[in-house]
Amino acid sequence: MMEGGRSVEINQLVEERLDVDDERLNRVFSALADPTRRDLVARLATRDATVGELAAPYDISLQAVSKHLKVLEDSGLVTRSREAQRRPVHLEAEVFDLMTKWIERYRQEAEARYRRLDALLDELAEQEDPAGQTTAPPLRDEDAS
Amino acid sequence: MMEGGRSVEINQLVEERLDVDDERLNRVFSALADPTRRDLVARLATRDATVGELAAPYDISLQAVSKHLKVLEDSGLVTRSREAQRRPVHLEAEVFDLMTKWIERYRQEAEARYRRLDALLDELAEQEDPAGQTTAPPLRDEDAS
DNA sequence: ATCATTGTCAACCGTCCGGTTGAATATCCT
DNA sequence: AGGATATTCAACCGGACGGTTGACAATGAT
Repeated sequence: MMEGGRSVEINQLVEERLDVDDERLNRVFSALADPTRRDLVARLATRDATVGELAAPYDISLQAVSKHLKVLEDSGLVTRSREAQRRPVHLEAEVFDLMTKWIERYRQEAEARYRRLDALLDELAEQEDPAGQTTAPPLRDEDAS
Repeated sequence: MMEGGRSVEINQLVEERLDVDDERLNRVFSALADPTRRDLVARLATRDATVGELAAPYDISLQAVSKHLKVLEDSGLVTRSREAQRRPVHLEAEVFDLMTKWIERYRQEAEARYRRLDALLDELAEQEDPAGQTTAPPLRDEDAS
């Protein structure tokens, strides 16, 4: 099917793009897996801040916070400008979309499945138990919850 | 302010609840930080499956997949029933909500901030530069972007 | 009873991760 | 030039993580 060479190229491109997204998802999810980094993001949502300001509330070293910010930056959740010696940190809201899209996709698939299952069960109940009597159900052992 | 003892209790309860959510977020985010586990979730979105079925496509050991499923189970993303020797795995879509709620909260805060900034810039541009001439802006050094 | 099937448990290994401390860099101030 | 401020770089440490292999447990089939 199709002319070969071209479709291979396309497949490579598609795979590459998926890998890129995969890598970004790896980084974003694992960036937010740390409570300190989630707190940094939360605080950056209301205003930009310098490393020193961000580090103040925590009782870990400033260097540790700097590392956390590096992780957030590599994940794309945050960017840094330059202002004298300071390097103000800025939250990039767009990256959230990558995650929410991934999450929503599979959540919706799963929910659609549950709705189908519910519909099926309703249908069975109606056609085999229309009055509500307790007849032996036509289920094998393995189907019990 | 307030009667003391009671508010301390309440604060403890609130803190505890936040800690619990925090712990769950840690687990859910780090569960999804691994590409194999994300793939497992993706496949479970369409149908339940056994460990063996789930492990087949990957070239890692069955035990490794079993471990991955344990992580997903501990995060609450997945539950397991029992069916003879098999232990079918089932995706629990509700847990996604915890993540999406967290994400959406800060994304929206950040976006609201950008909108306010845009509005402010528009306002400044209008009142100080109505015809388009380039006057010196009333900004101190630190306010430069 | 025995055997096959399905999955988990346990111990081990190399790598990554979050933290530390100490030195280096960059910029401002005087 | 010299010092103060803000941040990063580099080396190190202990613990968690993803993977392996080998033994064990539970259930179904003969």
